[in-house]
Amino acid sequence: MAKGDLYTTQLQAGLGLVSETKALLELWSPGMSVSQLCQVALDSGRFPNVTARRLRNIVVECFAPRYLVSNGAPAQHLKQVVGTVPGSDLAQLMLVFTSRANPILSDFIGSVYWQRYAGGYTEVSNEDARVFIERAIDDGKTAKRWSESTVRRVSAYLTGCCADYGLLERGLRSSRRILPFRISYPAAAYLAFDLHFAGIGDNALLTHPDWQLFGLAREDVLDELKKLSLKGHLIIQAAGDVVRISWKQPSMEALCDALSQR
DNA sequence: AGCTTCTGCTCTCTGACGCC
DNA sequence: GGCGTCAGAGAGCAGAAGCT
Repeated sequence: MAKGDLYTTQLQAGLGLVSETKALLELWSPGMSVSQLCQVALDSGRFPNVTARRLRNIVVECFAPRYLVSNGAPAQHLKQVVGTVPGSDLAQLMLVFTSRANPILSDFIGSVYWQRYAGGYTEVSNEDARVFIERAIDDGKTAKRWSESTVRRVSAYLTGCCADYGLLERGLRSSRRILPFRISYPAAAYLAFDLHFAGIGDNALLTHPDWQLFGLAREDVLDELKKLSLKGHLIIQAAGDVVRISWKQPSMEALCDALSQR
């Protein structure tokens, strides 16, 4: 297994951090390094309730791995829409990037959350998460076996993170109610074009793992793409198993521009 | 019942550790 | 010796239990 696919405990440095991420997006500008962002954030006075050490922790361990990868492309795109796209839609985009940075989260959502959802359960518990982690450790998905306390804590972080992004009910709970969760128009558009510009072919795109975050199988993705075609972002031709798409936005920047127009 | 104390849980923060 | 990862300490919170 590639090293990058290993599960880490990085979520412990911060869960959804939705409001903090919004603030950092506003402070960040393209080309800014991680340490520069730390300094700017500290000087901004917008984080009065955290220590400098903690703030650096948030920036280095959470914000950077999620949004400053690929030369800061995620941050740049989110910054473009942060003022106009509603908060819950923005959270879905944050979920995408947080999951990419933390494979343990995407696997958990794909294999536990949506299974429970499909099975008609109403709650996901920390115990469910713990079982998932124990199995992952047995399967060698961590660099080494985690201590019992780490397993317990990361279990809670997984469900807590889901709560921050609107998949589960918020609040202090060892078992959280499943909330209705549907991919939003901006998130669907973003993900489709993001995968396209990453070089994924039209047919492979329909079954890309990223869609599993939203519980979407191939046919569901096709439906979402059809909705996007109604908005004029693309033209889709589906004949049997073969799909061909004409992408109408020339770049992610153009798409984000369109998304922020509304 | 209403109030207080206790208990357990979550999450933040920071020091330690090991690797390069 | 700098960096990334891990885990323990402790604050904060909410619900349970106990008391009057």
